[in-house]
Amino acid sequence: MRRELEPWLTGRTIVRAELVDAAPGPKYAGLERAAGQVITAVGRRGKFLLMPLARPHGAAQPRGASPVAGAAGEKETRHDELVVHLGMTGVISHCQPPGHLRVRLELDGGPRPTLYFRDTRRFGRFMVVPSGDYRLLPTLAAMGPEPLSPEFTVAGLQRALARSEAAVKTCLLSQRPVAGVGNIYADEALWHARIHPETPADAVPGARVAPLRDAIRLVLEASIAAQGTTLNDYRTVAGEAGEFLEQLAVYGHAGEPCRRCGTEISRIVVGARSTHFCPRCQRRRSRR
DNA sequence: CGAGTGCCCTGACAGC
DNA sequence: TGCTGTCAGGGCACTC
Repeated sequence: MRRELEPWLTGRTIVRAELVDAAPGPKYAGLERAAGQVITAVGRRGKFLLMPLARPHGAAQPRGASPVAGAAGEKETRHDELVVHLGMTGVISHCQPPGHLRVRLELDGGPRPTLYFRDTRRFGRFMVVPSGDYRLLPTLAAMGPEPLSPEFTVAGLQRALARSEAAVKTCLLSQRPVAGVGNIYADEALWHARIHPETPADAVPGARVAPLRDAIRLVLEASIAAQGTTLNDYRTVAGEAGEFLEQLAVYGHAGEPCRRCGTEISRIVVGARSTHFCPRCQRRRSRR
């Protein structure tokens, strides 16, 4: 999604930012500050889209956004950042959705002049915060390394797992060991790495950490290549369904044979999330 | 502080 | 037909 948004939004000025069919609140904090600002880049951390904003040169600063003193005592402009999380059902598009529209951004002249944020179940966020100030977003503030970056190391993953007594799957979903792993991809990665999802994180054998790191990368890379996983709602910016569903080995396949060993895939609940695994390939382990 | 639970919200679907 | 109940899961507030 970031890759689709980048060429569309980079350099565009937000002329108007409107909340539609949604009450102002923490999920839309600071949205009123977006108008008049330029989107200078489209970045991402885990599942959060991060778009740095800037006031056009020479533009008047609105009240409450005056320059603040920097660390060196010099005057320094405090930039804002647009933070978007799709939650479960969030969709960004350039065509008006049939319903559940929450945010409309009008952009300056050019193709595709309107960005629509649709979010049926209202779990998504669309907010403007001072750049890097993630006090309203504790998960983002404590986010682990990007899974496809060199910073995602076996040693680092091992340290993060060793700090938690929770189930390894719950630990992965916290976003602290690594960014961007959601419920579907946690199940898939643990199946590839042959780790039972309820294994206490600090009891994952050292020899299985490298396979887990590699499996997380494999699953996320493959899903990105397939434009994501569409169960019901997810759509790319162009409105296409993601194709990774077809490649899922365990998620949504309870009762079907494991494609590695033929054993029936189990479905259990871990940390209030539906969890799918092969009881033969992924043996339960306890803390030693 | 960390682990565990429940909440938010709506649509799809099963069961009666 | 229409009602009720359950499930789905992002993050986060709350309790212990």
